Amino acid sequence: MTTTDNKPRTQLDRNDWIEGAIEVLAEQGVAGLRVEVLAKNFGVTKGSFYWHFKDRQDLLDAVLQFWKEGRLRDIEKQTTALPGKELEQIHHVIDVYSAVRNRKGISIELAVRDWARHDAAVNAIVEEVDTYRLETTHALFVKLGLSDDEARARSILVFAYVFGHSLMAYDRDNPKVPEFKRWIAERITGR
Amino acid sequence: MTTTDNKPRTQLDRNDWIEGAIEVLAEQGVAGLRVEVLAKNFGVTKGSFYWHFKDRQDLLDAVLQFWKEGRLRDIEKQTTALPGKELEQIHHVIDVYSAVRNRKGISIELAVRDWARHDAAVNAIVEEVDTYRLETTHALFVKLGLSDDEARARSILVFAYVFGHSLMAYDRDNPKVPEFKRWIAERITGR
DNA sequence: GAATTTGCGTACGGTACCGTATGGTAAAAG
DNA sequence: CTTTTACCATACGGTACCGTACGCAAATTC
Repeated sequence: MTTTDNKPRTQLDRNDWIEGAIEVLAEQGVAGLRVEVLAKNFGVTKGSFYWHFKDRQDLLDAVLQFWKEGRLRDIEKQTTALPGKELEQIHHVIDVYSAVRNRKGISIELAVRDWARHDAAVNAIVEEVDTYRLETTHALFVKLGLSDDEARARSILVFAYVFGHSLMAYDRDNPKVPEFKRWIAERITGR
Repeated sequence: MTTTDNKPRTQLDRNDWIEGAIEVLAEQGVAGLRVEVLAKNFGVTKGSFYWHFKDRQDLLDAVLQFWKEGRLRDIEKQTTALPGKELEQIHHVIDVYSAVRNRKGISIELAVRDWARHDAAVNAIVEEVDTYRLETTHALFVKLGLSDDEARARSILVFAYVFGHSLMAYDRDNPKVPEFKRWIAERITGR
């Protein structure tokens, strides 16, 4: 629901706006991030918005920053493996990113990436995040005994696959899909 | 350049508009497909546009149809292998979709997919195209002697990888990237 | 409890669009 | 040569935004 939330009518701060913006970002992409629309979602006018933000770009910057920091924290969490559990951890990463749950997370990921295609500054941030993703996953593969190059190639494959998978439109309700996903994950991580 | 093309001043027909629209689609996504902007690109006014199209949606439908038919033709071309050359053909497919040339084709692909995320009708078309892609690639893998299930899983991996790869932001100028790509292609197609 | 400060509403001007109505012009048909 | 018809320009009303100016009330400070 993007309708007016009738919360206890508290004051809004910068963070509330950012989080509200991320909701819209997930559902509609950057193009849907309109000042007056967001205000309506909160049940206020844009007078409020321009108190907390200089202009629309100020919000976009904040959203991007918020996204980046959240991602970096999350990546660290998802890729920190107990010694000896590196393989399981990689499978966990693949699973999280291609899961049907976590629809919202995937939506945000795709929305930001599309945003990045039309904005160099956004692209730079995405590049930072992707680089970090590749590095941490690379480290896991290395701990599993793979060469530096092979670990690097596999890391690229991991994320290209998971992002690409959420981009494809095919029959996801096919009962064999989970089996295919398991096969693919094995193919990516196995010897 | 999206500036005014000073062509010999011929008349425009529906197809010209569609092709012009696809140019803009590649560069800016659906959001950039504005009637008055397209008209300016052609050096005419929207009076011309509304002669050839009922409204903006009419153009969008036409663009989508055009894209779909072009894709179906192209997929057939790219996946029709000479007997015994199936493996090479699959490598060719992977290569084409993840190539640095063909930037425009990839841009269109991503733009349409983002469009599909916000429009069910578009998503249905993309699903048709993707299904066809999966089927033809599946057939190639089967001819190589793989089981039905494995051929299906690998086909999904092929396209998830290529689309995902063009979605990632990492150092593409790294001299080892071609080597990584070759490794990955081998991993996807190899035994 | 008067004076600020904080947070938001209201009202406005400006831009970038969409779609329509209507008129003009050059090419094709008669 | 006249008359369509195809194609485009002009002009307009309407919508959805952005950003600013200013007013006003509640909360905070003095």
